[in-house]
Amino acid sequence: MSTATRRLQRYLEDELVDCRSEDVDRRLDELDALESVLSDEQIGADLDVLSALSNETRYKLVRLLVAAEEELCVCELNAMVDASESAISHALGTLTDAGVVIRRKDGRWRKYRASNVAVSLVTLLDGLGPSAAERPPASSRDANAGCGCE
Amino acid sequence: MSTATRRLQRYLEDELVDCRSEDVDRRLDELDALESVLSDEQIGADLDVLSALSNETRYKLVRLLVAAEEELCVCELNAMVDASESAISHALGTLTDAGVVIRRKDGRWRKYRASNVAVSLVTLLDGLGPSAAERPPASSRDANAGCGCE
DNA sequence: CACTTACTTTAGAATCCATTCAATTGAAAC
DNA sequence: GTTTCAATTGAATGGATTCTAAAGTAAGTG
Repeated sequence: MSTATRRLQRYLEDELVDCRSEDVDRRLDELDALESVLSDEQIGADLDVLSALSNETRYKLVRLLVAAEEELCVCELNAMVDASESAISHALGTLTDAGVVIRRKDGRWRKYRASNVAVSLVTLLDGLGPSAAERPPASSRDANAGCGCE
Repeated sequence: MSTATRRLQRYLEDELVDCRSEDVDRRLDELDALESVLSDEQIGADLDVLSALSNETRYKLVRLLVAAEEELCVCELNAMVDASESAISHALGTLTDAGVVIRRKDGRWRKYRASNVAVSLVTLLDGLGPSAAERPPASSRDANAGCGCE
């Protein structure tokens, strides 16, 4: 048994105030169920998007494309974002791979527009604004809840 | 005049099919207005959140806390995420700094819960699911639009 | 055809970041 | 007080990222 598991066991025995060992087992089952939200596919897909957005150059490009509500060509983006032509091209490539941005060829120009994913995320982040962090705790499972002993 | 600006000038002259030079000027003003969505504050704050989420260990922790809908102690998280105690602690620190997660001391245990920001973002990402990327182009500003010449 | 333009790609240097290991803090039990 | 335990912290290292410079590609022009 690993250190981590032993510690968890002790924690649960303490928190659940040793009513019955079934309570500990039930909680362990709950945690096991929780763990199933970590599907590799979902995590991987989300991380692709989040990683693509978590860079100044790339996030600026995305914000511009979302705000524009239309296609923009690389040269227009270049004029607004302070980075080299090459860096912007790299950034747009990464964003395209992640599905955050959509590329189209138009003669000798390439045009980019924001995907739904980009629009949703930027809109949400704008909406959160400052002071969105706090919220009262869920406070479920106070020690002893639903336990007739003691 | 920079290379980028010259290129943009050429692009606009071409795209707007040289009606009048006012059209080019107007478009340059539009782009200038667009650029204002790049406020350093907003970008910085958003990047803090996005960077905090763009790592497997951290994103897994956040997903667990959001799914749990309650506080979890470090030892519980440790049991579900495959990373060392120290790595998880570092991760939770980063998430706390970014306001994605909220920390509370409780005796010798520390409990963490998801902030609103975390709940919103994870919910959104879940909702996007697969195949949310595409959408028809805005197709505004086709060459020649509203311009009597040609 | 050669030449320019618009953008991309490659290669490599520089920088950043995630983890590990060791030490430490703070709380509780003894 | 000392010991134990949960978790954090700091330094260091190895592996990713991100940028620049230069070469390359594809489209349009003379």
